[in-house]
Amino acid sequence: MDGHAPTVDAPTRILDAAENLIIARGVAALTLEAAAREAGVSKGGLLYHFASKEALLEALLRRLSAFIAQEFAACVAAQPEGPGRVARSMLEWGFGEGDLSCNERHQRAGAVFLAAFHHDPALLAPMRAVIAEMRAAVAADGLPPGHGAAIMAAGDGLFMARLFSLYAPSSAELAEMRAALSGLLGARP
Amino acid sequence: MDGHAPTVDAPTRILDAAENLIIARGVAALTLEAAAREAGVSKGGLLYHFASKEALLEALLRRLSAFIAQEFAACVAAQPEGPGRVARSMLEWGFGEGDLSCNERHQRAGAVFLAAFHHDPALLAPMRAVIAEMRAAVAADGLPPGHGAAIMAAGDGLFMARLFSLYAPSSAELAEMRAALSGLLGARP
DNA sequence: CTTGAAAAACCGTCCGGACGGTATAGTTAG
DNA sequence: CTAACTATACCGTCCGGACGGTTTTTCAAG
Repeated sequence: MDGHAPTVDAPTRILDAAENLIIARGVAALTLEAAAREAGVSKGGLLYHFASKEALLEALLRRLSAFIAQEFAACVAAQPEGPGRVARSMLEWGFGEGDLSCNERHQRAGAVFLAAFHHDPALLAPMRAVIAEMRAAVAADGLPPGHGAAIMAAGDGLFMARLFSLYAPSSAELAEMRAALSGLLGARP
Repeated sequence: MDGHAPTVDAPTRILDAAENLIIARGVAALTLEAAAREAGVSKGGLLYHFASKEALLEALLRRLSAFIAQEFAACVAAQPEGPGRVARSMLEWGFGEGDLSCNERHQRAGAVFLAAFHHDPALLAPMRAVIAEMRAAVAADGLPPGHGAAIMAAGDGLFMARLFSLYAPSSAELAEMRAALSGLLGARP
């Protein structure tokens, strides 16, 4: 019904373009003009959808945090019930062999995250909310206190290492870390 | 003997001022003019010592990574010898009750880190080198493979959480996490 | 010592360029 | 007629950096 219609609507294309730009050329490269060009839209067109750079970043972060929350929920749902369910899913999520699409998602998440923080740290609010939910879930996971939080922190650390290209553990190393942390899943509170 | 002499030399004052600026008002607030003003120096004076913004950031990062390396070495030296020495010192370092000066140091480290990354990710090279050394030390620590790396990652995650103000674990929670991770120190390879 | 000239340390101003944002006039599809 | 744009021009601001000049320090010769 729309053979000539764009595959996605303009706002989405603009958000995608902004992410791509940050990934490819860094946070500083995200300008309104560049994002518009990358999205195949005029600058005026971009500003029609996002009234300011801040609005663009807000939208970017809203989309990201919604996606993360949903992905995490799905990952938890895929784990068997019982104590440590949430912590197990975090291990899966952060230390999984990582199909490439997952890695790419991490990269996109990092890109948006950094860009938002650079413009105004307050923009991270939605992400903070999602993380607070995760922390609550992990605290009510039926593990001894601290065990889940430690696993979550390790996943965060790995995320940061990737975000800033600090180091890249081999998949063997990843598996070892994961096995080590699995040792924290056994005990009861 | 120096009632009118500066307490520290100008380059150091400028580096300190730059850090303070980032901490107080964010990475975007680090401009040559602002740093010069904060350091009580003219812009020209700043450029005399640091020929470009990049040179300033390089110096900041050089100083930071040297400091981190030294602080970490001291922390390791303070731990009893034996397997897991390095991992134990990382626990101490990242999860310690944190005298305030330590927290302030973390904050400064994060500030410099972010500013450098924002300007050019390649500037993180000295920090990457320090981290690579830490990883090597932790790999030769006499623990089962992965255990030390997991502890290190958890410390990194905590660092990131503080860096972006994602969450602030209470000191009780911190102690619990530390206790949990201590469980990874027991086994032999 | 004194001197005086070079070197180091520093000042203040200016410029080119980029960016965010606004404005405006025109176009196309429904 | 309206929503959804395009194309272009423009403004105010700010930043990095270059530059020329000025003060302070150093140091060897007299």
